[in-house]
This record gives sequence, C-alpha cells and structure tokens, in this order.
Amino acid sequence: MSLMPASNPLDDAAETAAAPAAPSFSPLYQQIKALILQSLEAGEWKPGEAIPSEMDLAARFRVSQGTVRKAIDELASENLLVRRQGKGTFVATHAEQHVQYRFLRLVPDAGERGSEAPADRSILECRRTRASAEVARALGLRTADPVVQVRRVLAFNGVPTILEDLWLPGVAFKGLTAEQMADYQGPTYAMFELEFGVRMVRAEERLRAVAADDTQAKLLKVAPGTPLLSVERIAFTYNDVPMELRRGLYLTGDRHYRNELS
Amino acid sequence: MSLMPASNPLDDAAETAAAPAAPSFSPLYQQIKALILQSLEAGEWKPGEAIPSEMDLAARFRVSQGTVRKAIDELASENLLVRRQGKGTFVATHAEQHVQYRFLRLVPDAGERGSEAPADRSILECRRTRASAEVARALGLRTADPVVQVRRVLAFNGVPTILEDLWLPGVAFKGLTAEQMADYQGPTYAMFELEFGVRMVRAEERLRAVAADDTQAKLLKVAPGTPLLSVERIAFTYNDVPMELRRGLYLTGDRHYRNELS
DNA sequence: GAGTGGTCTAGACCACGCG
DNA sequence: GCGTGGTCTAGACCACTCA
Repeated sequence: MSLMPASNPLDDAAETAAAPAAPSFSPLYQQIKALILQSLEAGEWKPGEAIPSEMDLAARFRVSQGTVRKAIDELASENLLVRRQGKGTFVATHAEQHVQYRFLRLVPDAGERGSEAPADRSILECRRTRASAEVARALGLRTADPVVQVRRVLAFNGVPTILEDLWLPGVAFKGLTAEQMADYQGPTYAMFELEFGVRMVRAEERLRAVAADDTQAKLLKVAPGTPLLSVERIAFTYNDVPMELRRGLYLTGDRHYRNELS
Repeated sequence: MSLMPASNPLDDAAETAAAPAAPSFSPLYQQIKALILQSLEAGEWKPGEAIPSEMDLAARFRVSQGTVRKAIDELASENLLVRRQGKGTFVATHAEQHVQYRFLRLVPDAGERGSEAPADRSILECRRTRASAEVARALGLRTADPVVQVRRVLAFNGVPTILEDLWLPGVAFKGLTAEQMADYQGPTYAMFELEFGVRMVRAEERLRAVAADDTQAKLLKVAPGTPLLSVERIAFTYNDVPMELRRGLYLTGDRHYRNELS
C-alpha cells in the first residue's frame, strides 16, 4: 500500500539537510509521522489537548492502527506527544507537565526532590535590540535583525544561583515585556507557548567552566573569579528551527548539573 | 498466553527498588526482555557477537516474533544491543563501536570531527587501596573494601586537557596494572570488557565548575585557580550495579561538554 | 537465493480512566 | 460499560547482506 509517491516533499523535511544519498524508501509510518507533525506544527491540536484516537487517525490516513501507533511511538519518544493509557494521546506542553523545568538540569546536591520552591526571577533587562553576528548565526538570522534580549537572575530560597541572558527572534517575540517574563508562574517556556505560540521541542547545550567577571560576580553576589558553570543553549521548535539562544551562568556550590549517559 | 507466573522474580530486577505498589502485571515482552538480559549478563553471547535471530528466539521462548521484536527494540534503545538490517542483532560493545568514546562528551569548539587524533594517556598512578566512605557509597561497597585507584592525564595534540581519577571495585578488577591502562589502544571501557568482562552500560554524571588547586594546576599545566569543569561519573553494568567512580577535571578553553536535551 | 531485520495488516484481547 | 491506549498473534511482504 502506498499513501503517497515514494519521494514526497515531506521526506525532505525529515532529512539532515546535506545528505547526498536519497532515502529512496520511506516507511509508511514515517509518512504518517510527518503528517501528524504537520498538524502539530499547524496548531491543529493545541498543547495539552488530546489528539484523535489511534483508530480515528488510522481511518483518516487509511492505514492500520498499528501503523499509526508506530508513528505516535516515535513522536512520544521525542517528547512531542504524551500517551496516557485509558485517556488518550496528548500534545506535550511545558506547562502542567509534572516534570516542570524540563530543560533545567541544575539540581540540589542533597534532597533532589521536586519539593523545592520554584526559583524567584528578577528581570534585570528586557529590550529590543539587533542581533550580533554571533547571535544571528545561532538563531539563523542575519546580523542586525531585530532580537529581544533578556537578562535575569534566578534565586533559590533567596540565594542568587543563575544569571541568564536570553536572545529571541524579534519577529516571533514581538511585544515581549519584562512584566510578562516576571509575572508568569511556571516555566518560561510555558509562557512562550501560551503568549507567542512558540513551542520548544529540543535543545543543544555547550557547557564550560569560566571565572565570574566583575559584573557577573556582583549580580550573583560572589567574589570575582568564582568558577561558574557556563551553559550555552540553543532551543529549537519543530523542524529544527532555532528560536532561542540562552547563556546561563550557574553557581555550583551546593548544586550540580545532572546528566544521564547511555 | 502466559510464559510464567504473573509475579516472577525477574520483575523485581526491573523495578526501581523502593516501589511500594506491586506491578501486578508484566507484559510478555518485558519478561522476554528480562530473559534476554539474563543471557547477556551471563555472557551467553559475547560483546560484538550476534545473538540468535528473532525467529530463533521466538521459538526458544514460545512467543511470536513480534513479541521478541518488541523486547529487542527496548534493549536496542538502551544501547545494549545493536540491530543491523540483513545481518542480525549484535551485543553492543565499547570497542569497534564506530562512535568511540561513547561516554566522553568533551568535544572541540570547532571542527567537532571524529577525525581528531585519539588522546595520549599518561598514567600517573595505579594502585590498590581501600575505599573511603564516599567511594564506598558510590560503588555500593563497604568502607575499607579493596579498590583500585587510577590517576591519569589525557592530552589532545600534546595539550593536557583532562585530569581523571578512577576508582574501581578491587574484586572485579583484580590485577589491573598501569601498563594495561596505558597500552590498550581504544576506549578504556573496551579494555574493561576484554580483560575483566565488565561492561559499562549506563552512567550518571554530576557537573560542577571548580577552581584548579595547586596539584591539579601543575598536572594540567595551567595557573592555580583556573576554572575547571568537574565531571563526577558513576558507571553501571547490568542491573544498575555501579562498577566505576570517576572524577574528571576538564579544561574547557577550546573545548566544551556537549549535551542534547529533549 | 537464503537468511536477517523491517514494515504492514487485521483481529483479538487486556488494563486503565471515567462517567 | 465504553473508549482509550497497550499487548499479542500470525502471516505476508519488503529491504538489506552475503555467499
């Protein structure tokens, strides 16, 4: 059975750009996956909502339930969808996702409980500006394109712990204010979903150890030269489109960045 | 169909220790997965070897090929097995695995190619000693149990970049010598597989930024106080048994620790 | 061409959540 | 009790590898 011609435009999106050898074969479930992805991207189902049942989707795409299932399996393993037995399959969201702060890996050395109070955010800066060459490259923009820059400090139990700079594409985040950044309860990425329809799906981080300069030291209330964990992040929406550059400086005195390897 | 009683001893191994609520239901493919895991653990198939075909395993376990397939799917996604279409399913190994240094996330800022020359290892120390309280806890041993301690420096293109201390359970690594650590070409974990039959399957890391003390600075040929990325790793064999504690200090001047979030 | 993993189907039944 | 996801089966066919 063939839902669409062997080489269809959807295939291209799934590839890693400069692949010279054509795939020449695309399993049906991959095509279904691409179709579901399109609907997600187009906002046919909103974050937190249920998508149609496997049976419904199978009927809609004229394939068997097992094929839809395999497509959803992959989307779920990429954290784009969440399955809940007996209830349905839901569009993943940074809000209400009981693992809040999905991308924040900094945890207390002891305890590790999610019971910890959420961080206090103080927004030091939130202004429209123009992309430097470096920022432009990271965000796939051109130098001097409009961007929104945010600087903030996160404090846990009153202790300043993270100094963060964010750069966001000006077009997508038109109208972002310091108040929005400060007032929203819950993950910043949840606010981005709600207010700007931008859903971060994946991120790449580069970690380094650096010494605090005078400005950074003052903001984090530590001595200049204190070692800080520098975390540079590029966050992507669908189709690997970069939508945020973030540079965090983490104080790792009584916290650490947790990672799992396999 | 039921291959074995609903609550069998294998189930316990798969659980996260202190779970109060019994699972009360274990899918057949999970039971098959546990059986395959047992065979892997027992060394029925050696690293790099092929395991029996899906059809063979299905016959052996008296289940359908699809059920075996699902069990293997999970083991493959945990990097315990590697599937190769047309050839078979193979036991994963740290050797010959064309992504060498599977657990090392430190990459050059530019280039990033695997084309880089492998690191020179100089072994500064390799001795039998007794576990401190901290080491014992990490390795699931008792204080003063025998351990092997190794200290080494890894240099890329002649530049010392990583200072590492390793602690290994003395019983499993009886007879490990500095020569073995130095001479083996390829990943250290591959040598552990070959020489000691110990296969690292998973690891947890804790990252911090620290300042180099005098000893560390001397060994890495940098100024005291230079910020270093501290990477504490516990590596596990099958069944989440810890088999290595490692503390690395990474120089991140022109390299970074790469991580993917999703 | 034989053997392996990979895909797809159709149908049955099970576990879970909720009204 | 119904609808959802989750499991299991049996059989057909496809893509890849290697002799």
